[in-house]
Amino acid sequence: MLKFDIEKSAGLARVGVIHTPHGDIKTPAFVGAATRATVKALTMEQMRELGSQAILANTYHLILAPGADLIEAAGGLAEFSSWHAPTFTDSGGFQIFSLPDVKISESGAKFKSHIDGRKFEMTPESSMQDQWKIGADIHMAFDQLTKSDQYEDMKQAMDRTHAWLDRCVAEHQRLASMASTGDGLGRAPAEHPKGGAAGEKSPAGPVEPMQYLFAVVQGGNFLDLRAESAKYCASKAVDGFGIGGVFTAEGMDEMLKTVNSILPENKPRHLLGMGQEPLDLFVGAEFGCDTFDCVGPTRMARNGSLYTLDGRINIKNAKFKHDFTPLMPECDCDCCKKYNKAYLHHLFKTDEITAKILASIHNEHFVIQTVANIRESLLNGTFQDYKRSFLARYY
RNA sequence: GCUGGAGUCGUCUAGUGGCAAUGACAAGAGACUGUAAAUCUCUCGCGCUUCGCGCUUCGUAGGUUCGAGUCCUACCUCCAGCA
Repeated sequence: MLKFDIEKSAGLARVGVIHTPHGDIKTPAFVGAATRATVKALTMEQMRELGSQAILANTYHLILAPGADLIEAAGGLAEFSSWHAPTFTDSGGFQIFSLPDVKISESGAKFKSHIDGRKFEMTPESSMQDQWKIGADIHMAFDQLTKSDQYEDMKQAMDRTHAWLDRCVAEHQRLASMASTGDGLGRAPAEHPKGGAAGEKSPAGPVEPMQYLFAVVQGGNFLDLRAESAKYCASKAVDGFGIGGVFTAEGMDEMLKTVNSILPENKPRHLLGMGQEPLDLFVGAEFGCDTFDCVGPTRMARNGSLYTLDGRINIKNAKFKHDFTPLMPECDCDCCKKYNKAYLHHLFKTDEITAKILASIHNEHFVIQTVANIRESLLNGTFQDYKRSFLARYY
């Protein structure tokens, strides 16, 4: 069982520590989206420097390239990517559901690679197997999403997700027992790195040969479905929960209240894909989510949309051409400490790679630090004040 | 000086009788939430009451034509070849 200690809680919000085989995650925490085993435009070293505790990679992308077998041969995601710290993988459900030619049936999903048209089938079992090969600390159950906002469609996707969850749990347990005897997938005990601070190669040693499974709660914006899904997931032998299918912050607070009041307190909860808007992070943490991941901060960084305490700015705008002040004076990331807006503007206008690198450093630092600040404010009881002042200034 | 070719939005470019006129770049702005995203969208002659209307445009000045960036004449500029 994944160890999760709660240091303090207030209402649904809590401050805790997730103990993974690759180290601890102090929660609430923002997890960097490293879809293809890299956070776009950033090195793992830069991710460490800007305070990232964990990354989340994607099973769909990794089975297309370089392949789960190759990552297994490399010693797992952490070794392969040189991220010697906690890792998550998403199941691939989200990507597959968004492909144009996907056939979903009870058994799984058939789809073609968007890269070369190769045909694939992903099932709950194959997703579990691939995730074990990739070897992240925390795996997501293979779930089905729907873009529809119709109740019946949502219920159907939820029911299928639940049916798949049973198969994910069974396959996960089978793989776990094989791994514990040393003849299965995943890292054998002796080569499984332990603990270790981020940035240093972890000392080898006997550790629990374990990878952990999170169930994914579905149900869209229908509170009764969310409640049903939360109850179903809570009843399963899983180590934590992903909360999926959230596309806007609107109504998220009510949904999270419903879901997180039902989910067991002693297991971590990951809010899948949310965190582009600072509001998401405050609401998520306030209503009981422990970890977040989102592609928004780095994607927007690459497109020139940068966070400041006064809201997002588009650094490509002409008004920054002669602006020699730092992007965000209060920020202590490398981008803000060493460079000014006119320079960033110039790098973007001339399409230099460094533009995307510096912008990604800043945006990723901004969300990671915001969540870290939320953690601090929860610990010292100033969360509501912090939330109020932050949001008033930002929006 | 002669002969041939060329002058179109900031730049390059399409256009050979019905065009405010193609495409690219540049410029201006917007979007982005479990990443097919180093992406995508919009504006880009001027002015309005902007699903439309008016005005002014394709080196300059004339001409032919219902209608000219497109045809004709002259001139200006540039390029190539010949003197």
